[in-house]
Amino acid sequence: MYTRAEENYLKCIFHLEQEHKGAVATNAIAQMMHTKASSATDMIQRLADKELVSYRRYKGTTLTKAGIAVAVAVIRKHRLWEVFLVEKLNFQWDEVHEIAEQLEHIQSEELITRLDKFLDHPDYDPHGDPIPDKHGNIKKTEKKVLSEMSKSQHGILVGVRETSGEFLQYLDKRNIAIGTKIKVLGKEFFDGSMIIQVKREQFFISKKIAENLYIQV
Amino acid sequence: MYTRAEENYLKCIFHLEQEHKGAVATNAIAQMMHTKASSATDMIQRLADKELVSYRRYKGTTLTKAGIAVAVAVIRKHRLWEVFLVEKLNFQWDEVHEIAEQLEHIQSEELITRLDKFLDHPDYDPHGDPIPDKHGNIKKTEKKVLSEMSKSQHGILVGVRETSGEFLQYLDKRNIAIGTKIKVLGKEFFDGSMIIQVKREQFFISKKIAENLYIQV
DNA sequence: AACTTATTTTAGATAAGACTAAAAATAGAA
DNA sequence: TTCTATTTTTAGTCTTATCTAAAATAAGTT
Repeated sequence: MYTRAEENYLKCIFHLEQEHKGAVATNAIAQMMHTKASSATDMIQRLADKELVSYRRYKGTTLTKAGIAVAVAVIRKHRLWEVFLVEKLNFQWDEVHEIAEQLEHIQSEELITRLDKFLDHPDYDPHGDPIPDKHGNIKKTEKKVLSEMSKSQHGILVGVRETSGEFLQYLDKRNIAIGTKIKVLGKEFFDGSMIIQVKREQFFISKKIAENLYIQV
Repeated sequence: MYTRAEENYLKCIFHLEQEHKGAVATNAIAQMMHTKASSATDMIQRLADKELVSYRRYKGTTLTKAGIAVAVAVIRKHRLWEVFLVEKLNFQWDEVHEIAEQLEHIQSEELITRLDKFLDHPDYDPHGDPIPDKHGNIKKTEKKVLSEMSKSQHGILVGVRETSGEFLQYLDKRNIAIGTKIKVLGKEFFDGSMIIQVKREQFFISKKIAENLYIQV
C-alpha cells in the first residue's frame, strides 16, 4: 500500500488536475500541500518511480491510471466518513473536514464497503460533492459557479468549493445550505459582487464568495 | 500530540506493566512490538526525554502519570471503535482488532465524545475488556482465568486474553462467546487440560485455551 | 537575441523510526 | 568469586519526508 503522504499528494494532484485541466505545476502542488517546492519535487519523483504520476522535469505532473485510482479511492473514503460524521454523529458540516482527512487513510476495503452500506449508499457528501462508487466512477453533476451566473437567473446550491470552517460558518450565519434556492438579483461588473435572494432575504456577496458556490440551474 | 509509534509503544508498555506488575524489560517491549531490542531502546529513550516513561539503563521501564494517560486514552479509543465495528457495521469480533489498531490513532476529542454517545456509552468492548471513561478510569472486574478454576466450579465468560482471529474463530466454532456459561467438569493435573460444559455440549480444551479465557465466578 | 525574473530542480542536512553488528552490563552457574 | 550466557545499549546505516541554499531551466521584456 501507499503511505499517508503519498496518498495526500495524489489526492492533491487529482484536485488540481480537475480544476485547471492539463499538467499540474510543482509550485501549485507545494502550495496546496503547505510545503516547499523542493519537497514537492522530491515526492513527485518518487511517485513517478512508482508510476503513479507521469512527470517530465520542468513540465509539470499528471496522474496515471493507477494514480487516479488511488486518489479516487481516498476521496471516496473521505466523503463517506464525512457523511458518517454529519449524519450519525451530528457534527456540523464545517467541523468534519479535518477529522475526515485522518479517517480517509484507514486501510480496509471491507470497512468502507460496510460503512457505505450503513450510510445507505449516499451519493453526495455534506458539502454536495459526489461520492465515487467502489469502481472509482464519479457522477459528474452539471453545476455552475454562482459568479458566472447572470442577473435574474436562479438555481439551487448543490456544492461548495471551499471547505474551511470560516467559509461554511459564513454560510450558516446566512442560512445558506446545500439545497437552498438562490436567485441573482443584481451583479456588479466592476468587482463581480452580487445581490442575491435567499428565501425571504437579500444579501450582498463578494466575488470571492460567489466563486465558491456551485449552483444547479 | 504524539506520533503513532509513540502511542503504540506506550500502549504496549501499559499492557505489559499490567500483566507482570513492575518495570518492563526492553526485550518484552521489542517482542510485543515485533521489532528489535535496539529499536525499542531507542524509542524508550525518546519517551523518557518526553517524561512519558521513567527508565534507568538496564533496569527496565515504567510509565509515568503522563504516559499512563496517553496509553489509556488510546485504549479507550481502540475499544470504542471495536464496539462501533461490531454493533453498527456488523463485523465479527475476530475481524475488528486490526482496523481498531488504525482507528485508535485518530486525533479528535470531540469525535470520541460523540462516538461514545452514539454507542450509548458502552462499558465493555466485544472481547469483554472494560472501556476506560474519559477521565481514564478503568472498571476492574474480578475475573478469573479459566485454567485456575477447579472441578465443578462454574461461571460466565467475561473476556478473552488473546484477540487473534484464529483463537476467536476457535471459540465461535464451539459457540463460546462473551456471556456464555461455562462449567469445569474435569481437570487433568498433568497437562492442565480440561473438560468443560458449554450449554448442552462438553468439550476437551487444552491448558493454552483455558489460560486465555476470563471467567466471572 | 540578450537579459531579467520566476519557477523548478539538485545538493546537502535533519528527524523519526527502523535495522545490523559490536560493546557493555547483568544474572546464573561453577 | 569468576566465567559464561543473556539482555541491553551503543554506534553506525537506511528510508521517508521534510527543510534551506544554490544551480538550472523556462518565460517574458526590451
